[in-house]
Amino acid sequence: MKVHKHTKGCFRSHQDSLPELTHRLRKGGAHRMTGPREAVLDAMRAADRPLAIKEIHELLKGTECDLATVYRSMHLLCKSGMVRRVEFGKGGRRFELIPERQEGHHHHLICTECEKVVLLDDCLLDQVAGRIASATGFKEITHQLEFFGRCPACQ
Amino acid sequence: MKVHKHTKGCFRSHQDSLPELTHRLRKGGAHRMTGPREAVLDAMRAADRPLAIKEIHELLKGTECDLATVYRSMHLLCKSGMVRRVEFGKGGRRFELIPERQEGHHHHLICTECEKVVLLDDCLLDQVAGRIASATGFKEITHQLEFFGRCPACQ
DNA sequence: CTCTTGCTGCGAGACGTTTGCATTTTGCCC
DNA sequence: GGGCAAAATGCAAACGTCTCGCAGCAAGAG
Repeated sequence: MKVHKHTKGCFRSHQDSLPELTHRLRKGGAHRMTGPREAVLDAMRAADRPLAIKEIHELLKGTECDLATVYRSMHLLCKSGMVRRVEFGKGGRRFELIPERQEGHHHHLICTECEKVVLLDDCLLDQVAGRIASATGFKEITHQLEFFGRCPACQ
Repeated sequence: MKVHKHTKGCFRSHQDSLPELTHRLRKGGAHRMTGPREAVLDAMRAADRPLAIKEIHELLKGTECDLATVYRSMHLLCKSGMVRRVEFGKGGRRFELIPERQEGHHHHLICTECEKVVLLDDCLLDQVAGRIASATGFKEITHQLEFFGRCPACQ
């Protein structure tokens, strides 16, 4: 079982530049790179874990970006495939940036006390999904998986 | 990959009787079996899939059970280990009855169009959880996993 | 049957999220 | 560089979901 010990380095590694991000955004339709959207993307790039909408809004307090705009930006970024929505149980919905040309995805292990997040390496379930597809006739199978537990510091 | 083709039969198989359920409820503390709680349990026993709070409340329209009471009942039943909360993505939170002396748990495959639910057989991830525990030092590891896709009828 | 304790209904209200609308901004074309 | 149409923003109002306080009611122990 391989896990990432240095969470920060891992999340910060996808340093897509602003022009790159703008390009990705435009690909999806007539969308513009605006001040608020850039600020939202910056916040996510700087973060070392998936962020909640409220957290992003607070990080943007300096720029006075409206909460509704953060919601609208996240919807757009999700639809454009630049951001992934993660269900964090008690911690609610979080969002994380998807690096350009990332293949596969990972899951998280979340402390039920302090919400510390540990990244788990690439998903082990894609083959399972294939088998489910042939057994049930379902298509386009995706999944949502997170682990929860008590981290060493909280035990 | 083994799946349950006949969802109804599967969910209905845990016909714990009312006295049994009452006993399970009492075990957890000074809790009483009341009309509304019985109605909630009946609704879940009759259902062929996990239900949302709102659905349960609507099923109970005849008995005029208050929405707040449904919420309170579900909290209690979860805390007593009689009910499991399942995150259904877009479909929100759902709840399903846990049969007496059930070992292990299962996951669901949910159609993203019509919300049809297929039960998947017992969880394959418990060993994975053990490996995560020793790799990270986390304890009491649980997980939340659901699959989504397009069912044959919706393709 | 009575009494205690827990439960319910009701209303208020706390969050999280979405929407309509008037105004501002962006990116494009000239 | 300036002007234009389309898109994005801020603000406020409205939702949906879920929680809480409180007064009255009911379950179940003695």
